[in-house]
Amino acid sequence: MSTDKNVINISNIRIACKDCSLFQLCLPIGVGEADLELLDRIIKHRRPFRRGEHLFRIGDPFQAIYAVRAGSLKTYAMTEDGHEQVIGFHLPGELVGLDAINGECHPCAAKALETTSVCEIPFDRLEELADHMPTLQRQLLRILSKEILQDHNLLMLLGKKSADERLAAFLVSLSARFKRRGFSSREFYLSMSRNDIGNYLGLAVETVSRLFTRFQEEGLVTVQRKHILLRDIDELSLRAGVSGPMASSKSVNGV
Amino acid sequence: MSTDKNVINISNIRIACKDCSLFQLCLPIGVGEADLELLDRIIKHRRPFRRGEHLFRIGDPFQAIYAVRAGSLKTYAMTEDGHEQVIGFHLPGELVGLDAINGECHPCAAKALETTSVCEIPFDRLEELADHMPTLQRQLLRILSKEILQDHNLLMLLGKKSADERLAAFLVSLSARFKRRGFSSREFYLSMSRNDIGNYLGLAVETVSRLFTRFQEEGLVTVQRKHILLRDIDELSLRAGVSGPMASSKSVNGV
DNA sequence: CGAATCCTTGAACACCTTCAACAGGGGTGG
DNA sequence: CCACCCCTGTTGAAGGTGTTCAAGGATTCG
Repeated sequence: MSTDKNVINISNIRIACKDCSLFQLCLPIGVGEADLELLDRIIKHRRPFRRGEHLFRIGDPFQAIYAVRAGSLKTYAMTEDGHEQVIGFHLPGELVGLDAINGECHPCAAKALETTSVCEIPFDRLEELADHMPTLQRQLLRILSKEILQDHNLLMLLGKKSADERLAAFLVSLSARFKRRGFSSREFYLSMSRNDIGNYLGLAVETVSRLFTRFQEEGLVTVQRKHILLRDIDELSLRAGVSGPMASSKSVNGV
Repeated sequence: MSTDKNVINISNIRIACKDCSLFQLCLPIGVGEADLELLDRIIKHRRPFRRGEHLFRIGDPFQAIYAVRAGSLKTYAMTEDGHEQVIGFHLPGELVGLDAINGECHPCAAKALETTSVCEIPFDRLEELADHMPTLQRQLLRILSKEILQDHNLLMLLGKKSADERLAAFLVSLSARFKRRGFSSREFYLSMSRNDIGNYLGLAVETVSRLFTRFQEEGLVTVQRKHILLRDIDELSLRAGVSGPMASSKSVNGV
């Protein structure tokens, strides 16, 4: 009932990068079709991962980065005492594995949250390609830089914001990302568990649950298990930013 | 008493990268001297920044990345409500401004914590250079990747750790970084204020202060204002990792 | 020396966590 | 198809950790 190769072969259908609806999200190098052609040639399409399967685990040798094509996944690291720390959630068009470029092994694991298909981009091939393609080179740097920027935003979230603000920011962020991908920004499914959300936001599961309930009571959202409807995105955005007792004067060293 | 050009010109002395004690820390491209020579040619040495001066501010146009040569600085962003969020502290041999590569402007500011001299590396020149130097290209990617990795570690710290663990981790991290640079790993000066530390670690100033006191009472450190002596690095490392009530079972979804 | 800033210490409070119990799916096997 | 179980998610009450508010000391610099 679950032999690997036979069940779903649809995924092996070759989809060229230039035909991919996400091509401007993952590695939008110069508009040149020739470049895309070359890039396309090194990309491997693998069968979809089922919920719970790993793309790679912590310590796996680093060989490729991955672009999510459909579905979603989470990346997580381990604390010294063996507990998970969710680093991020990845939607279609986003790259995974960038934190491994520096080393030999993956410092974090990537696990499918639902049935998920990805493009595998062997990194040595990508580097070779980039050697002769300055635009790709520069694009890569920009992508990594963007990742750093996103991490900094998350740092601000974890460092300063209250529980409400964190969940609001999380929902607003997801909303914006879905929108960019052509999905609804008001209505979507959370593929991750409450546990994962809490872990990611630095909150207890119970807190997340209570917040969802409260947000619903306040008319901000409608939650039905994993189904989310944002009823007041503006108010959510507001909450994600200001308010709360944490918004005090810290390190205001002035000009 | 503070005209710019006249007071300290020592800093304008040309120090070639190959003679710099930090060259293996900041951009250690292939061992080739020729490469270093080329790199060296595009680097600008500017007069040292005094405590409180900015290398760049939020929103400044992005033109260069910087390598700290001596001294130290902090980078910080602004939350929506106008408060500072310290992103990181930067010691000699570390690069600053990498999160701006993706955009036109600096998303965070960099401010000297003490008298600090840096190498300014114009980014367009660096990219041009990299176009014809694959090793430099790859090195850049690795450096950015490493930055991402460090941010992920910080995320784990802010997401999961108690106040004790945070401060312990902070001290141990500083210790290791000083060691790499040839300074003492047991004894050093904190160039940043308690305020900055608290801000960085997501704690109130008062908490940081209390923790320093407690660590001292427990014989882990000796603190005298900004002067730090680590008396028991092993125990500190231990605290940085495990212990505390936060070390509970979260998101243990198993294999 | 005085002002300003940074650091420290104390006490009360608030937020979130922890512990505990229960409800609601979703799957399996009878 | 229903019963059962397991897991995820929810809700309640108590407790703790860190914050906030407040005041006093230390240090720096004009």
